[in-house]
Order: sequence, then C-alpha cells, then structure tokens
Amino acid sequence: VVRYGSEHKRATRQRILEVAGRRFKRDGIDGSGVATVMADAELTNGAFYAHFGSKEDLVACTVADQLRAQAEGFAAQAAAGAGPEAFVRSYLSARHRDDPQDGCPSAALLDEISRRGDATRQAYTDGLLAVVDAIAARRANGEQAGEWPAQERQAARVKSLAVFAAMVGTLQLSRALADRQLADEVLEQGARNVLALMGAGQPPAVLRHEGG
Amino acid sequence: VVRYGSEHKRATRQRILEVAGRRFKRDGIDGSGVATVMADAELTNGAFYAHFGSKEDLVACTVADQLRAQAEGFAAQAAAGAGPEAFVRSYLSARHRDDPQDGCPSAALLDEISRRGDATRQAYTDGLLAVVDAIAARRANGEQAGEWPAQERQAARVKSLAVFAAMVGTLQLSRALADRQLADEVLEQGARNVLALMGAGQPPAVLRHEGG
DNA sequence: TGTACATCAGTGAACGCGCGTTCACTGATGTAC
DNA sequence: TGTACATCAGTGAACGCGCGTTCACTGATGTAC
Repeated sequence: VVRYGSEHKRATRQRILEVAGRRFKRDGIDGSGVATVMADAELTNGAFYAHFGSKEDLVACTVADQLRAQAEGFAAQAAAGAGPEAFVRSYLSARHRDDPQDGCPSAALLDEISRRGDATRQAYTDGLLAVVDAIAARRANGEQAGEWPAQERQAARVKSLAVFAAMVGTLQLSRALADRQLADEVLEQGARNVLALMGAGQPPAVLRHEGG
Repeated sequence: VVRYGSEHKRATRQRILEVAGRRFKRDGIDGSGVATVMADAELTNGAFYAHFGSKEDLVACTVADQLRAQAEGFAAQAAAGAGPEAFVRSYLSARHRDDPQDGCPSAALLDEISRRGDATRQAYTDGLLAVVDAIAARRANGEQAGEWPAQERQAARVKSLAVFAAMVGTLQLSRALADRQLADEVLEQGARNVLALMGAGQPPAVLRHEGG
C-alpha cells in the first residue's frame, strides 16, 4: 500500500539535499539552520525529521550528493570532449569564484568538513574519490578505472587528488582576498601552475621521470 | 594617571587574541563562542567588550594577529637558514595536519574568512601579503622587498601566493580525508608538486621561460 | 460509482540551550594631600 | 606614613534570539468494499 507514489517522498528528499547544498556552500554549514534550509525547500521545520535523522545526517548526505553531482558534471564535460585546459580554466574562473553556491563543494566546505564527525568525513572521502576518478577518466577515456591494477589506480588517484587540492586552495584563496585584481592574478597564476603539474604544454621534469 | 600599568590591558588583549586563534583554528569561527574564548583566557564573558567592539572585531584582529605571528615564524625559519625543502616538508607534515590549533590560520579558516565582512577579509589580505613576503624573503635574503620596482614585486607576490594556495589546499584536503594512509600520500605528492613549482630540483619548463 | 477508512508527508507550536551583547556592580590599584 | 578617593579591568546576571529537536495534530491521498 503506497500512498503518495513512491517517487514523491524521494523527490522531496532530493529537493532538500539540493537547497541544503546551495545554502551550505553560500553561508557555511554552521551558518545554515535546519529551519532555513527547510524554508528554502518550501517546507516547515517539522518535516525535516521525516527525511533525515539529524542535522549531522543531512550534512553527510548533502556532502555525498554534492560530490556525486560534481563527478557527474566532470564526466559530462569529459564526454563532451573538453580538454584539461578548458577544465582548469573553468574551475579557476572569476565566475566560479564569485558563485560559491553553484560551485565546487570542496572549495566551499573543505575546512568545515575536516571538523565534522566520521560519517561526514567518510562520505567526503568516498565522494571525492569518485570526483577524481571522473577527472582522471577524462585523460584515459576508453579505459575502465576498475580494471587497473589496484596499486597503479591508487597512485593515479593520489596524483589527481594532489592536483585537485592545489586547484581547491587557489579558488578558496582568491575568494578570501579583498583585492579583486590580486584575486584575478592568483587565479591566472594558479591555472598556469596546475596545467604545468598536469603535464599540459611542456611537462615538468619532476613529473616526467616518475613512475605511473 | 595610569592605573594598572599601561602593559596590563595590552597583555590581556594579546592573551585573548592568542586563545581565540587556537579556538578558531580548532573549532571554527562560527563554532567558537565569545564566552568560551573568554573562559580559555581565564576571564568572564562580560570583560570581552572592554577589549573588542564585537565578535566580528575580534575575528578581524585575530586573523591579523595569527598572520603576523606566522610571518614572524617564517622569517625566523629563513634566518635560521632553512631551505625551501625544509619549509615545504614542515608545512605539509602529518604533525601540522593533526594539530590545526597550532598551525596555519589560512589552512584552518580560509573558507570561513571568505564568508565574513570586509574588515576581516581586508585584514586577511594584508596579513597574507606579509606572510608571502616573509616566504619570498627566504629566497632573496639580502634584498629588501620594499626596494623592488612595484610591478616586479607584485608579480613575485602573485607567484608566491599561488604556490602557497596549493600548499594550503593540500593540507586542508589531507585533514578532511577519513583514510589516514591516503591523507599521508596526498601530503607526500603535494610536497613534490610544490617543490617542483618552486623550482627546487629541476625547474619545470613552464616556469623557466616566464618573466620574473 | 460512492463512501468509510488507514496511511503518512507535512504543519506549527513548543522545549531547553547557547549565542552575542548589555549593564549595574565590585574591588584592587595608584594618586593626592 | 596614613587615609580618602577616582579609576577602570573584570564580574556575573540578564536580555532577546535562533539553534536543533520533539510532538500532537492535519488533511490529502489511494484502498477496500
């Protein structure tokens, strides 16, 4: 016996996850109340606990949902044939800097996530690995990541994570700077650094002679 | 007519700034109450407003104080003859990752700072420029940064900022990962990337042929 | 086809609590004479 | 040297408010017959 159609509650839950993602990225997790998120979803505060066990549960689910969506977005970019240059330039753009609510969850929430409990940090870890796998799939397009030897796959992930961390830090720093011109220049220089690390153009010697 | 000696109030204010810095870096700014900070400083909440106009005022002053102390620390490292390798390795160390309350204010607070008001972001911008000038002074040890032509100085600052941003992002990401071994590997790979960008060992081609 | 019913997503008031901030007061201090 | 006084850093209770969470209730829904 199913009342509202099995899709109704699931759709409402997804709507809450999406508005929570935008709120959290704009105002921070600690800066976003449950009642505010529910109002954004056009619901009242009481309905919250029909969908999530606690705010911490919402945080972990939202982090997972945000990263899943980001991984999908990156995979779609790769499928559309966008190269590393376009990827880096769109990530380290003035637009991405100025619209955190629509942007990368890592850049907006990274140091808040590191202060939260195990469930949230585990959700972040799992979600982020899917994101960097999607980034890596851009380069080795035909291959299935799952078919690699485990050790090589891990090494490739670590390299992708380190480069992604540099991008995240660059975007965050450009958001914090009060001087707009300086923030622009940091984005530009950061993009050049990241592209050098990714091996676009002339690959840096230090990456060329290392195993992979 | 001076009562407690002119140093007494100043020393108390400095004590508040230092405990606030530790609290903010450990629990976040939004996660640290005024009463908690005052208790850490062995005072009661009411005394707070004899030293700061508001919590936002404390935040801006604490950010400035933290960055001033960090710049001093980096300058001291440079004076002690530590090279870029030692600098990067100590920044991207497991110890720094595990003790945020004693570590880099940028890594602990960057995305909270970007959400705060102009006063805090301006304090961050000014303080961070002093930090990267202290890092840069490591390399050009005799020269006074103030004597450079303005344009060259700005370009050098932007390069230092972009590299520093990569370090900050790497440390933050390693803090957020629930998998300890993965976090260690990201620190290691991040250190190699940053050293490559700084031109230690073999300078990457993309940095070699650019003006400076 | 029409009616009585069971379900359950969502409502909205209420809870205890900690937040940032205010303020009347305390009491140790150095000064004035 | 001794006493009365002005200063002011710090005390601690109180404020209004928004937080996360609970709960008795509502009312639209699909089902049963």
